[in-house]
Amino acid sequence: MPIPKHDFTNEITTILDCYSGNRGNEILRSSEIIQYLNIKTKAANRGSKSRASFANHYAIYVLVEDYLTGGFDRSGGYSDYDGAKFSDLFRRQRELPFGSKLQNHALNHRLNEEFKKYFPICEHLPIIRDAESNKYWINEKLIIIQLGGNTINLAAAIKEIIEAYVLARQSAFSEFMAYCQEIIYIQEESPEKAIQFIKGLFRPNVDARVFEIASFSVLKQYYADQRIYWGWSPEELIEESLILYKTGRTNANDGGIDFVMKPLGRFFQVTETVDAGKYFLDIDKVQRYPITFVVKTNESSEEILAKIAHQAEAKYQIKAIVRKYIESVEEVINIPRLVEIFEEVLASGYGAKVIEEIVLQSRVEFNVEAEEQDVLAFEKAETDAKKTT
DNA sequence: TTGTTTGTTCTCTCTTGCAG
DNA sequence: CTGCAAGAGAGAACAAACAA
Repeated sequence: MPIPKHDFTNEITTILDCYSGNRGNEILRSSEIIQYLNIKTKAANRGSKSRASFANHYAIYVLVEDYLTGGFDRSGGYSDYDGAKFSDLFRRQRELPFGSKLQNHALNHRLNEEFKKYFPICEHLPIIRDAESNKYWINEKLIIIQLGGNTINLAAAIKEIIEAYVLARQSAFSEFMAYCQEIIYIQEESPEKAIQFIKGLFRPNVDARVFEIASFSVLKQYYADQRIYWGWSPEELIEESLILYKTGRTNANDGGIDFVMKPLGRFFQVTETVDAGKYFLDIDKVQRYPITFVVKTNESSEEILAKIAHQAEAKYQIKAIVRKYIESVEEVINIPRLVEIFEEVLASGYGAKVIEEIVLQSRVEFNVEAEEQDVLAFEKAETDAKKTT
Protein backbone atom coordinates (compact mmCIF):
# COMPACT_ATOMS: atom_id res chain seq x y z
CA MET A 1 0.00 0.00 0.00
CA PRO A 2 1.44 3.42 -0.90
CA ILE A 3 1.85 5.61 2.14
CA PRO A 4 0.08 8.95 1.81
CA LYS A 5 2.35 11.91 2.52
CA HIS A 6 1.15 15.16 3.98
CA ASP A 7 2.47 18.05 6.05
CA PHE A 8 2.53 16.09 9.25
CA THR A 9 4.21 12.97 7.83
CA ASN A 10 7.61 14.57 8.28
CA GLU A 11 6.92 15.27 11.93
CA ILE A 12 6.05 11.63 12.40
CA THR A 13 9.20 10.32 10.78
CA THR A 14 11.31 12.85 12.68
CA ILE A 15 9.92 11.64 15.99
CA LEU A 16 10.42 8.03 14.95
CA ASP A 17 13.99 8.84 13.92
CA CYS A 18 14.74 9.91 17.48
CA TYR A 19 13.57 6.57 18.84
CA SER A 20 15.17 4.37 16.24
CA GLY A 21 18.42 5.91 15.06
CA ASN A 22 17.05 7.55 11.94
CA ARG A 23 14.96 4.67 10.76
CA GLY A 24 11.70 6.57 10.86
CA ASN A 25 10.81 5.93 7.25
CA GLU A 26 11.36 2.21 7.60
CA ILE A 27 9.12 2.13 10.63
CA LEU A 28 6.45 4.08 8.82
CA ARG A 29 6.54 1.52 6.04
CA SER A 30 6.36 -1.48 8.32
CA SER A 31 4.07 -0.46 11.18
CA GLU A 32 0.32 -0.41 10.62
CA ILE A 33 -0.39 1.65 13.68
CA ILE A 34 2.05 4.36 12.60
CA GLN A 35 0.52 4.33 9.13
CA TYR A 36 -2.85 4.62 10.73
CA LEU A 37 -1.72 7.66 12.72
CA ASN A 38 -0.27 9.11 9.54
CA ILE A 39 -3.63 8.79 7.81
CA LYS A 40 -5.40 10.30 10.79
CA THR A 41 -3.17 13.33 11.14
CA LYS A 42 -3.93 14.86 7.75
CA ALA A 43 -5.85 17.63 9.46
CA ALA A 44 -2.81 18.76 11.47
CA ASN A 45 -2.29 22.03 9.69
CA ARG A 46 -5.74 22.60 8.36
CA GLY A 47 -7.89 25.37 9.70
CA SER A 48 -9.55 25.25 13.04
CA LYS A 49 -12.80 24.37 11.34
CA SER A 50 -11.56 21.06 9.99
CA ARG A 51 -12.12 17.90 11.95
CA ALA A 52 -9.26 16.76 14.04
CA SER A 53 -10.70 13.32 14.84
CA PHE A 54 -9.24 13.35 18.29
CA ALA A 55 -11.49 10.56 19.51
CA ASN A 56 -9.51 7.78 17.88
CA HIS A 57 -6.14 9.39 18.58
CA TYR A 58 -7.00 9.66 22.22
CA ALA A 59 -8.24 6.11 22.44
CA ILE A 60 -4.76 5.02 21.38
CA TYR A 61 -3.15 7.69 23.50
CA VAL A 62 -4.78 6.80 26.80
CA LEU A 63 -4.03 3.11 26.34
CA VAL A 64 -0.43 3.74 25.37
CA GLU A 65 -0.09 6.11 28.28
CA ASP A 66 -1.46 3.44 30.60
CA TYR A 67 1.02 1.00 29.06
CA LEU A 68 3.93 3.36 29.64
CA THR A 69 2.80 4.20 33.17
CA GLY A 70 2.91 0.50 33.93
CA GLY A 71 6.45 0.41 32.56
CA PHE A 72 5.59 -2.49 30.25
CA ASP A 73 7.75 -1.08 27.47
CA ARG A 74 10.79 -1.67 29.68
CA SER A 75 9.91 -4.56 31.96
CA GLY A 76 7.50 -6.51 29.76
CA GLY A 77 4.82 -8.65 31.33
CA TYR A 78 1.94 -6.88 29.63
CA SER A 79 0.22 -10.18 28.94
CA ASP A 80 -0.16 -10.65 32.70
CA TYR A 81 -1.55 -7.15 33.21
CA ASP A 82 -5.21 -7.24 34.16
CA GLY A 83 -6.06 -4.29 31.90
CA ALA A 84 -7.04 -0.66 32.20
CA LYS A 85 -10.38 0.32 33.63
CA PHE A 86 -12.77 1.92 31.21
CA SER A 87 -13.68 4.80 33.51
CA ASP A 88 -10.06 5.76 34.04
CA LEU A 89 -9.36 5.77 30.31
CA PHE A 90 -12.55 7.67 29.67
CA ARG A 91 -11.78 10.31 32.28
CA ARG A 92 -8.26 10.71 30.95
CA GLN A 93 -9.53 11.24 27.38
CA ARG A 94 -11.71 14.04 28.56
CA GLU A 95 -8.87 15.76 30.38
CA LEU A 96 -6.90 16.06 27.16
CA PRO A 97 -7.11 19.21 25.01
CA PHE A 98 -10.32 19.32 22.95
CA GLY A 99 -11.36 16.06 24.57
CA SER A 100 -13.93 17.31 27.04
CA LYS A 101 -16.91 15.98 25.12
CA LEU A 102 -15.55 12.70 23.88
CA GLN A 103 -17.66 9.59 24.22
CA ASN A 104 -16.99 5.92 24.70
CA HIS A 105 -17.25 4.98 21.04
CA ALA A 106 -13.63 5.06 19.98
CA LEU A 107 -12.60 2.77 22.81
CA ASN A 108 -15.46 0.32 22.41
CA HIS A 109 -15.88 0.14 18.70
CA ARG A 110 -14.96 2.81 16.24
CA LEU A 111 -11.19 2.72 16.41
CA ASN A 112 -11.01 -1.00 15.78
CA GLU A 113 -13.61 -0.82 13.03
CA GLU A 114 -11.79 1.97 11.26
CA PHE A 115 -8.46 0.25 11.65
CA LYS A 116 -9.94 -2.87 10.12
CA LYS A 117 -11.17 -0.80 7.20
CA TYR A 118 -7.71 0.61 6.47
CA PHE A 119 -5.82 -2.60 7.16
CA PRO A 120 -8.12 -5.47 6.27
CA ILE A 121 -5.26 -7.94 6.00
CA CYS A 122 -3.69 -7.01 9.33
CA GLU A 123 -4.41 -9.77 11.80
CA HIS A 124 -4.33 -7.50 14.84
CA LEU A 125 -6.64 -4.81 16.10
CA PRO A 126 -5.32 -1.91 18.18
CA ILE A 127 -7.66 -2.31 21.14
CA ILE A 128 -8.17 -5.55 23.01
CA ARG A 129 -11.16 -5.57 25.26
CA ASP A 130 -12.65 -8.02 27.68
CA ALA A 131 -16.39 -7.49 27.66
CA GLU A 132 -16.74 -9.55 30.85
CA SER A 133 -14.53 -7.42 33.08
CA ASN A 134 -14.66 -4.24 30.97
CA LYS A 135 -10.92 -3.97 30.91
CA TYR A 136 -8.90 -2.60 28.01
CA TRP A 137 -5.47 -3.22 26.56
CA ILE A 138 -3.51 -1.80 23.68
CA ASN A 139 -2.47 -4.57 21.30
CA GLU A 140 1.21 -5.02 22.01
CA LYS A 141 1.66 -6.85 18.72
CA LEU A 142 1.12 -3.58 16.91
CA ILE A 143 3.49 -1.46 18.94
CA ILE A 144 6.43 -3.81 19.03
CA ILE A 145 8.03 -4.27 15.65
CA GLN A 146 10.96 -6.19 14.28
CA LEU A 147 13.29 -4.20 12.13
CA GLY A 148 16.37 -5.82 10.67
CA GLY A 149 16.90 -8.05 13.68
CA ASN A 150 16.17 -5.28 16.19
CA THR A 151 13.06 -5.12 18.32
CA ILE A 152 11.61 -1.66 18.62
CA ASN A 153 8.86 -0.66 21.03
CA LEU A 154 6.89 2.23 19.59
CA ALA A 155 4.83 3.11 22.64
CA ALA A 156 6.73 6.24 23.64
CA ALA A 157 6.98 7.39 20.03
CA ILE A 158 3.24 6.96 19.52
CA LYS A 159 2.55 9.05 22.59
CA GLU A 160 4.87 11.76 21.32
CA ILE A 161 3.35 11.75 17.83
CA ILE A 162 -0.13 12.26 19.20
CA GLU A 163 1.14 15.03 21.47
CA ALA A 164 2.81 16.73 18.53
CA TYR A 165 -0.43 16.46 16.59
CA VAL A 166 -2.39 18.08 19.40
CA LEU A 167 0.17 20.87 19.53
CA ALA A 168 -0.12 21.46 15.79
CA ARG A 169 -3.87 21.67 16.09
CA GLN A 170 -3.66 24.11 18.96
CA SER A 171 -1.08 26.43 17.50
CA ALA A 172 -3.09 28.15 14.77
CA PHE A 173 -5.75 28.92 17.28
CA SER A 174 -3.46 30.02 20.10
CA GLU A 175 -1.52 32.32 17.81
CA PHE A 176 -4.70 34.15 17.03
CA MET A 177 -5.62 34.26 20.71
CA ALA A 178 -2.17 35.38 21.79
CA TYR A 179 -2.29 38.12 19.19
CA CYS A 180 -5.61 39.28 20.57
CA GLN A 181 -4.17 39.42 24.08
CA GLU A 182 -1.16 41.32 22.89
CA ILE A 183 -3.21 43.77 20.90
CA ILE A 184 -5.16 44.76 24.01
CA TYR A 185 -1.95 46.19 25.41
CA ILE A 186 -0.70 47.56 22.10
CA GLN A 187 -3.82 49.55 21.45
CA GLU A 188 -3.44 51.49 24.70
CA GLU A 189 -0.21 52.95 23.41
CA SER A 190 -0.79 52.81 19.71
CA PRO A 191 -4.41 52.86 18.60
CA GLU A 192 -3.14 52.93 15.04
CA LYS A 193 -1.80 49.38 15.33
CA ALA A 194 -5.01 48.11 16.86
CA ILE A 195 -6.99 49.64 14.04
CA GLN A 196 -4.76 47.86 11.58
CA PHE A 197 -5.29 44.60 13.42
CA ILE A 198 -9.06 44.84 13.36
CA LYS A 199 -9.07 46.03 9.79
CA GLY A 200 -6.96 43.01 8.99
CA LEU A 201 -9.87 40.90 10.18
CA PHE A 202 -12.17 42.65 7.73
CA ARG A 203 -10.87 41.10 4.57
CA PRO A 204 -12.84 39.03 2.11
CA ASN A 205 -10.50 36.06 2.55
CA VAL A 206 -10.44 35.90 6.34
CA ASP A 207 -11.86 32.81 8.08
CA ALA A 208 -15.65 33.05 8.20
CA ARG A 209 -15.86 32.56 11.92
CA VAL A 210 -13.17 35.11 12.67
CA PHE A 211 -15.06 37.55 10.47
CA GLU A 212 -18.27 36.84 12.29
CA ILE A 213 -16.65 37.32 15.67
CA ALA A 214 -14.93 40.54 14.61
CA SER A 215 -18.04 42.06 13.06
CA PHE A 216 -20.10 41.08 16.08
CA SER A 217 -17.62 42.69 18.47
CA VAL A 218 -17.50 45.92 16.48
CA LEU A 219 -21.25 46.14 15.98
CA LYS A 220 -21.97 45.35 19.61
CA GLN A 221 -19.88 48.29 20.80
CA TYR A 222 -21.28 50.51 18.08
CA TYR A 223 -24.88 49.88 19.06
CA ALA A 224 -24.13 49.91 22.77
CA ASP A 225 -23.36 53.59 22.36
CA GLN A 226 -26.79 54.29 20.88
CA ARG A 227 -29.73 54.92 23.18
CA ILE A 228 -33.42 54.70 22.54
CA TYR A 229 -36.39 55.79 24.58
CA TRP A 230 -39.45 53.67 24.75
CA GLY A 231 -42.29 52.73 27.06
CA TRP A 232 -46.02 52.11 27.47
CA SER A 233 -46.99 55.77 27.55
CA PRO A 234 -45.37 58.99 26.38
CA GLU A 235 -44.89 60.02 30.03
CA GLU A 236 -43.07 56.91 31.14
CA LEU A 237 -40.18 56.33 28.82
CA ILE A 238 -37.36 53.92 29.51
CA GLU A 239 -33.92 54.82 28.31
CA GLU A 240 -32.03 51.86 27.05
CA SER A 241 -28.99 51.24 24.92
CA LEU A 242 -29.11 48.84 22.01
CA ILE A 243 -27.75 45.44 22.90
CA LEU A 244 -26.58 42.95 20.34
CA TYR A 245 -26.72 39.24 21.21
CA LYS A 246 -25.01 36.41 19.50
CA THR A 247 -27.47 33.56 19.16
CA GLY A 248 -25.01 30.70 19.17
CA ARG A 249 -21.80 29.39 17.84
CA THR A 250 -21.26 29.87 14.13
CA ASN A 251 -20.90 26.17 13.62
CA ALA A 252 -23.99 25.21 15.51
CA ASN A 253 -25.99 27.88 13.81
CA ASP A 254 -25.62 27.33 10.11
CA GLY A 255 -28.42 29.02 8.25
CA GLY A 256 -29.89 30.45 11.41
CA ILE A 257 -29.91 34.01 12.58
CA ASP A 258 -26.53 35.11 13.85
CA PHE A 259 -27.22 38.19 15.95
CA VAL A 260 -30.36 39.63 17.49
CA MET A 261 -30.70 43.18 18.79
CA LYS A 262 -32.63 44.19 21.88
CA PRO A 263 -34.96 46.02 22.24
CA LEU A 264 -35.50 46.76 18.56
CA GLY A 265 -35.66 43.12 17.56
CA ARG A 266 -33.45 43.48 14.53
CA PHE A 267 -32.06 40.29 13.01
CA PHE A 268 -28.54 40.15 11.66
CA GLN A 269 -27.24 37.56 9.27
CA VAL A 270 -23.54 37.27 8.47
CA THR A 271 -22.90 35.87 5.03
CA GLU A 272 -19.84 35.24 2.96
CA THR A 273 -20.95 35.73 -0.57
CA VAL A 274 -23.47 37.75 -2.46
CA ASP A 275 -25.66 34.80 -3.21
CA ALA A 276 -29.28 35.77 -3.64
CA GLY A 277 -30.37 32.17 -3.31
CA LYS A 278 -28.95 32.10 0.17
CA TYR A 279 -30.53 35.42 1.05
CA PHE A 280 -33.93 34.29 -0.10
CA LEU A 281 -33.58 31.04 1.72
CA ASP A 282 -32.85 32.94 4.89
CA ILE A 283 -35.60 35.41 4.22
CA ASP A 284 -38.04 32.57 3.65
CA LYS A 285 -37.20 31.13 7.04
CA VAL A 286 -38.41 34.17 8.92
CA GLN A 287 -41.43 34.97 6.75
CA ARG A 288 -39.72 37.97 5.22
CA TYR A 289 -39.00 39.48 8.57
CA PRO A 290 -36.54 42.28 7.85
CA ILE A 291 -32.93 41.25 8.14
CA THR A 292 -29.71 43.19 8.25
CA PHE A 293 -27.03 41.47 6.27
CA VAL A 294 -23.38 41.71 7.21
CA VAL A 295 -21.54 40.74 4.06
CA LYS A 296 -17.89 39.83 3.80
CA THR A 297 -17.27 41.86 0.67
CA ASN A 298 -15.97 45.21 -0.44
CA GLU A 299 -18.79 45.75 -2.91
CA SER A 300 -21.04 48.69 -2.11
CA SER A 301 -24.43 48.01 -0.60
CA GLU A 302 -26.08 49.44 -3.74
CA GLU A 303 -24.22 46.92 -5.85
CA ILE A 304 -25.21 44.13 -3.51
CA LEU A 305 -28.85 45.18 -3.49
CA ALA A 306 -28.85 45.50 -7.27
CA LYS A 307 -27.51 41.98 -7.54
CA ILE A 308 -30.12 40.64 -5.18
CA ALA A 309 -32.86 42.41 -7.14
CA HIS A 310 -31.50 41.09 -10.40
CA GLN A 311 -31.36 37.52 -9.17
CA ALA A 312 -34.78 37.79 -7.58
CA GLU A 313 -36.22 39.04 -10.87
CA ALA A 314 -34.75 36.08 -12.66
CA LYS A 315 -36.27 33.78 -10.11
CA TYR A 316 -39.70 35.26 -9.55
CA GLN A 317 -40.46 37.56 -12.50
CA ILE A 318 -43.27 39.24 -10.58
CA LYS A 319 -42.15 42.73 -9.67
CA ALA A 320 -44.23 42.92 -6.51
CA ILE A 321 -42.56 39.84 -5.03
CA VAL A 322 -39.13 41.12 -5.92
CA ARG A 323 -39.94 44.42 -4.24
CA LYS A 324 -41.14 42.58 -1.15
CA TYR A 325 -37.88 40.74 -0.92
CA ILE A 326 -35.84 43.87 -1.35
CA GLU A 327 -37.88 45.58 1.34
CA SER A 328 -37.04 42.73 3.68
CA VAL A 329 -33.42 43.72 3.54
CA GLU A 330 -33.23 46.24 6.34
CA GLU A 331 -29.62 47.17 5.82
CA VAL A 332 -26.53 45.83 4.14
CA ILE A 333 -23.30 46.24 6.04
CA ASN A 334 -20.25 45.60 3.91
CA ILE A 335 -16.57 45.70 4.81
CA PRO A 336 -16.03 49.44 4.17
CA ARG A 337 -19.06 50.17 6.35
CA LEU A 338 -17.72 47.94 9.12
CA VAL A 339 -14.42 49.81 9.01
CA GLU A 340 -16.29 53.11 9.20
CA ILE A 341 -18.30 51.88 12.16
CA PHE A 342 -15.14 50.70 13.82
CA GLU A 343 -13.57 54.10 13.41
CA GLU A 344 -16.59 55.70 15.06
CA VAL A 345 -16.27 53.24 17.93
CA LEU A 346 -12.59 54.09 18.24
CA ALA A 347 -13.39 57.79 18.25
CA SER A 348 -15.68 57.20 21.23
CA GLY A 349 -12.85 55.41 22.99
CA TYR A 350 -14.25 51.88 23.04
CA GLY A 351 -11.52 50.25 20.96
CA ALA A 352 -10.24 48.15 23.84
CA LYS A 353 -13.71 46.78 24.49
CA VAL A 354 -13.97 45.59 20.91
CA ILE A 355 -10.75 43.66 21.24
CA GLU A 356 -11.75 42.21 24.60
CA GLU A 357 -15.00 41.06 23.03
CA ILE A 358 -13.11 39.44 20.18
CA VAL A 359 -10.94 37.54 22.64
CA LEU A 360 -13.97 36.42 24.64
CA GLN A 361 -15.97 35.34 21.61
CA SER A 362 -13.00 33.50 20.16
CA ARG A 363 -12.72 31.47 23.33
CA VAL A 364 -16.32 30.37 23.10
CA GLU A 365 -16.18 29.81 19.39
CA PHE A 366 -13.01 27.76 19.31
CA ASN A 367 -13.91 25.66 22.31
CA VAL A 368 -11.18 26.58 24.73
CA GLU A 369 -11.56 24.32 27.69
CA ALA A 370 -12.99 25.72 30.86
CA GLU A 371 -9.86 24.78 32.80
CA GLU A 372 -7.74 26.86 30.49
CA GLN A 373 -9.99 29.84 31.04
CA ASP A 374 -9.76 29.26 34.75
CA VAL A 375 -5.98 29.24 34.48
CA LEU A 376 -6.02 32.49 32.52
CA ALA A 377 -8.42 34.09 34.97
CA PHE A 378 -6.24 32.89 37.80
CA GLU A 379 -3.11 34.31 36.18
CA LYS A 380 -4.86 37.58 35.52
CA ALA A 381 -6.00 37.78 39.14
CA GLU A 382 -2.45 37.11 40.18
CA THR A 383 -0.95 39.85 38.03
CA ASP A 384 -3.69 42.23 39.11
CA ALA A 385 -2.88 41.48 42.72
CA LYS A 386 0.79 42.19 42.04
CA LYS A 387 -0.05 45.52 40.44
CA THR A 388 -1.95 46.67 43.50
CA THR A 389 0.78 45.70 45.96
C1' DT B 1 -23.95 16.95 -5.69
C1' DT B 2 -23.84 12.40 -2.83
C1' DG B 3 -22.35 9.22 0.47
C1' DT B 4 -19.05 8.73 4.29
C1' DT B 5 -16.65 10.04 8.45
C1' DT B 6 -16.51 12.07 12.75
C1' DG B 7 -18.34 14.59 16.77
C1' DT B 8 -22.30 15.10 19.74
C1' DT B 9 -26.55 14.20 22.11
C1' DC B 10 -30.06 11.23 23.63
C1' DT B 11 -31.71 7.23 25.61
C1' DC B 12 -31.73 2.68 27.30
C1' DT B 13 -30.11 -1.17 30.42
C1' DC B 14 -27.57 -2.92 34.04
C1' DT B 15 -24.94 -2.30 38.29
C1' DT B 16 -23.71 -0.22 42.59
C1' DG B 17 -24.25 2.22 46.68
C1' DC B 18 -26.99 4.13 50.04
C1' DA B 19 -30.90 5.68 53.04
C1' DG B 20 -34.88 4.21 55.23
C1' DC C 1 -34.99 -5.85 51.98
C1' DT C 2 -36.93 -2.05 49.01
C1' DG C 3 -36.66 1.99 46.40
C1' DC C 4 -34.01 5.52 44.53
C1' DA C 5 -30.12 7.96 42.45
C1' DA C 6 -26.00 7.96 40.17
C1' DG C 7 -22.61 5.79 37.31
C1' DA C 8 -21.05 2.61 33.64
C1' DG C 9 -21.45 1.04 29.23
C1' DA C 10 -23.66 0.58 25.03
C1' DG C 11 -26.31 1.83 20.72
C1' DA C 12 -29.30 4.96 17.86
C1' DA C 13 -29.75 9.03 15.74
C1' DC C 14 -28.42 13.17 14.10
C1' DA C 15 -25.35 17.09 12.37
C1' DA C 16 -21.30 18.99 10.32
C1' DA C 17 -17.39 18.45 7.48
C1' DC C 18 -15.02 15.77 4.22
C1' DA C 19 -14.10 13.05 0.00
C1' DA C 20 -15.11 11.62 -4.40
